[in-house]
Amino acid sequence: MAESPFFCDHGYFLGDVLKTVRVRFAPSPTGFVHIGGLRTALYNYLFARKHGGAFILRIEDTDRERFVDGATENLISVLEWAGLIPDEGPGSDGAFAPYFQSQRTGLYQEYTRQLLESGAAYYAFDTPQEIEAARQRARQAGNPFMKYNFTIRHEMNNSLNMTAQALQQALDSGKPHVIRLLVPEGRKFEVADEIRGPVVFDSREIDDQVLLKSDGFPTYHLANVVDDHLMEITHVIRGEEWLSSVPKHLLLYESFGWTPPRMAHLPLIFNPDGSKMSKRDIQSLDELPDGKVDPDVASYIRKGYEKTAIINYIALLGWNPGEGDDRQVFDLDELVHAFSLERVNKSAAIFDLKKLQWLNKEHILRRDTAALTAQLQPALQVAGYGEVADDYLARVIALMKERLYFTGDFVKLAGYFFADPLAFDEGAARKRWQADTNDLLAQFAGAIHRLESFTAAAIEEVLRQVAEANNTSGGKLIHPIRLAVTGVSVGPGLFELLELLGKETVLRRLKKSMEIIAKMIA
RNA sequence: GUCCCCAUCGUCUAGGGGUCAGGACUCGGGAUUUUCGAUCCCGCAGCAGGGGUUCGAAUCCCCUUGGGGACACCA
Repeated sequence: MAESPFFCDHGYFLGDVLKTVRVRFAPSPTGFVHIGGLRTALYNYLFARKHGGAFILRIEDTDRERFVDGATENLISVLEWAGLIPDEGPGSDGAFAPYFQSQRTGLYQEYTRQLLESGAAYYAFDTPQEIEAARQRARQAGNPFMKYNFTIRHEMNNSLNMTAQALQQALDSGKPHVIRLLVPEGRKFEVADEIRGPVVFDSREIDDQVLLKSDGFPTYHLANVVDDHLMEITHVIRGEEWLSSVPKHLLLYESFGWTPPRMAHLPLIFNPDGSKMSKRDIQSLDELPDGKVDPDVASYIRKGYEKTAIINYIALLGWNPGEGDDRQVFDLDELVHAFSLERVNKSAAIFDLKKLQWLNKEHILRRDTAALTAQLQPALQVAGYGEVADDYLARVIALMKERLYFTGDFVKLAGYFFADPLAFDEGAARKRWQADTNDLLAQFAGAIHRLESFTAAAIEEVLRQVAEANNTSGGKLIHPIRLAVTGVSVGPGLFELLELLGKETVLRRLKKSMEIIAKMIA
């Protein structure tokens, strides 16, 4: 096993060499960013920041058939939204550019040539039909998963079975072909995974992976190894779905004579029903099947989740600060400080929307009121409440903040701060507005009318006095007043609410409501 | 099927030989005689099973079971 690296503020020591940490997020641009992908990006980012290293975005767009227009732009905008700004990536220049694999094909071909020359790889001319036929034969022989490896490569149409002359001829005639990795029999490959510890693979379990496709583009396996080496990536942090292809990558590093980077394979994130989070689950619009959860980060952005809440939540899905640290709520900076790969869990996690929503609320609570004011001001305009003074809005927000699960709920929940209520909660009206209500409201209105300083404390005092004078409880007044003034039965503390609304508004609304109550009682 | 990974409350997890197995979300209850999806307090609920090792296992080892991943000219 490789010796454990020692980290310092500026990188880490491998042996006695100080290296700058360089990690990459390397998604294929499919047009949407998966929750799991965002977490992978986040862990890479946190690791880079923690160790003073570089966070690199590399676009793995070597599959021309899956090319999606605008996908890269979308990807970058999601990362920016989340605050995970790459230090290098599309648009950067310098020694490591370009960051689109589709623009690096020459490189892969050049390195493939090296493998060909050393005998680590070979040409294969099998047509898809021929491979399918071989697969059929294997199936009939009772082997449902054929491997193109030592078991059959000598029966196939490849350069291992051709004379030099025949090979040259085939190449000259432009016969379509791929380049395959020659996987030796009976080798063991071991990776010291940062999260899982040592994992050993037998080479007989892997196949002669295609490295270069017939269209001249590389496969993931080749491109990822070449680029990670050329870009001087020190730590490959990616999803567990890649763990089983590690031996192929290890063999490639070995064949090139390169030192492989350290590797960390992250646990997967699942639906509540234990299945893999899939884009297919949401394709039939809106309605999510039971037990499924939306994997598309863009959906959460659209629904108005706080970016810090999402980051916080997915960070906790597979990682925790441990060591008696019970914190649940983190912002990005706090995560950077607390994060370490050693504390990433091995087992898969289930995505729990309820906890995300709770965190969303916690993050709204922690947000700066001025920033929220700026954000919500336009929403009020859209909702038709017109111009609202910033300082008034800020006071409303301060009052409403702690009962907001989504900023998007604000207008719906706080409309009565900006316009007189037009409707009144019927159930609450039946319960709270009774025969003696108007009499109490009238007394209360009269009392606050005379109030010089309309403060919460003064209002409360007045209300208690009225209650006492009528030999009744505060609730007998509080509930009807809240309903009369706001139209609803829930909200912040009544006295603060009334103070903020102002005497004039409160009196106006009370008067109007008393008319309604009179009709209702009659 | 083969290889690989994983396994503590419903969920996220702490704990890595001796703990009343801790916290968070959810849920339930209570308090706040002012509501609430707010706040505070309380509670329900867990070491998958079986073998070892040991004076002693949630903790170490093995097996079983269960879950997951990979097995493409996709990443």
